[in-house]
Amino acid sequence: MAETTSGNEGLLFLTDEQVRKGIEAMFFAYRGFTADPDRILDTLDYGRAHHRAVHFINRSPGLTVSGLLAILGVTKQSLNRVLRTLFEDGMVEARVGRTDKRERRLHLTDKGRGLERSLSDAQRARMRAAYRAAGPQAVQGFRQVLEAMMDPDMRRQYLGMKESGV
Amino acid sequence: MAETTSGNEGLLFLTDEQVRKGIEAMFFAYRGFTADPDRILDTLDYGRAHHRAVHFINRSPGLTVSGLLAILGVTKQSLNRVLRTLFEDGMVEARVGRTDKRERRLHLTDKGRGLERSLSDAQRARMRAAYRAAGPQAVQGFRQVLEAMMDPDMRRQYLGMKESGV
DNA sequence: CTTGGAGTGTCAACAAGGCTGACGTAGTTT
DNA sequence: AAACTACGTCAGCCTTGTTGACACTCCAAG
Repeated sequence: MAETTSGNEGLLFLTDEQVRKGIEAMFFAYRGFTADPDRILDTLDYGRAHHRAVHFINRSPGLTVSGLLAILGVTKQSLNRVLRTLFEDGMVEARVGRTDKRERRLHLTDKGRGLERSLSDAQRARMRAAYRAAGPQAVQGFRQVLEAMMDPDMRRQYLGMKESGV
Repeated sequence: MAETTSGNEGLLFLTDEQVRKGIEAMFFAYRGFTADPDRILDTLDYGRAHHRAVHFINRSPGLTVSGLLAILGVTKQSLNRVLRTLFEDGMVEARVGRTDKRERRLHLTDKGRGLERSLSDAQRARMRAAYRAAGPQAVQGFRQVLEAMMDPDMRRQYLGMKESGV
C-alpha cells in the first residue's frame, strides 16, 4: 500500500514494494547461502553454531573466547557447548595467552582447517557462482547494501577484520 | 591482508578473499536484518517463525497450509505449532477452501495486519536506510546477487510472487 | 600481600523451534 | 469402494539459544 508512485525518480526504488522484495530476497538467499555447508555439517553431527565458530577461528587465529563471544553474540554457555565438542574432536585447540595467562587463544588444528576448507569451499562455490552471474558491479552494490544493513557494532567487527590480517 | 592486487581486473572480485568477505557480510547483515523485528516479537512472546508465517500470509492472502509449508521449508508439525498460537491470538484465520473443502485458506485478521505492519515497518526502515545509503545502483546489484544465490526452487517462489499480485 | 575484577569453564534448568514417526479424519478422485 | 490428499495432532527427540549460580586462575591496584 502507501508509497504513491512518487513523481520523484530518485526515490522510486524506495517504494514499499521494492523494499519488501528486498526483505524476501534476503530470506530466500540466506537459505541458499547456508544450504551447502548445512549438508556437510549434518553428516558430521555438527550444526551451524560449529560452522560459525570454525569460520571465525580460522579467520582470526589466536582469537580469545571473549573475542569470539563478541563476534557471535551468544552467551558463553552456549558457545562453550560448541567449543567443547570441537576440542574433543580435535578440530580446535586452545593455547594459554602469552601476556595474559587467563586467556585461551583459539586455533584450528590441521583437521580443523580441513573441515573449514570443505565448508567454505561449498559456500564459496555458491557465492562465486552468484558473483559471476551478477557481475562485478552488482557485487559492489551487494556489499554496500549489506554493510549498510549491519548494526554499527557488527559493522566495526566486519570492517576491522577487513583490514587487520588478524 | 590477503587480497593480492590481482592483475586481472575482470576477475578481481572472485578472489577467495573477496568471496569470504561476502560470506561474512551476509552473516552480519542478516543479524541486523532480523534485529528490529526480533525486538518486537520478543515483547509478544513470538519468534521468527511467527514473523515468517505472518509475512507470507499477508503477502499471499488465501494461501493454503501446504503452500506455506512449501515456502517456509519446514514440517507441518513445526508450522502448526506456530499457526495454532496465531489462531488463538486472533492474528490469523482459516477459511475452508471453496473448490476443495479440505484446504484451509489462511488470512490475516485486522489484528494480524496490525502486527504485520509493525514488524515490517521496523524491518523496512532499516532496509530503506540501507538502500538510501547505498544508492539505487547498489540496490540493483544487491538484488541480483541475492537472486543468484537462491536455490532454484526458492528462486521460482520468489520470482513467482514478484509478478502475481496474489 | 590482599583484594577486586576479568576471563573462563561448568552445572542445572528451561524454551523455541526444528525433526521423525504414527495415527486420525474429512474430503476428493478414480 | 478404495486410494490418495490436505490437514491436525500426539509423543518424543535434538540443537542451540537463554538465565542464574558458582568456581578457578590470573592480573592489577591498593
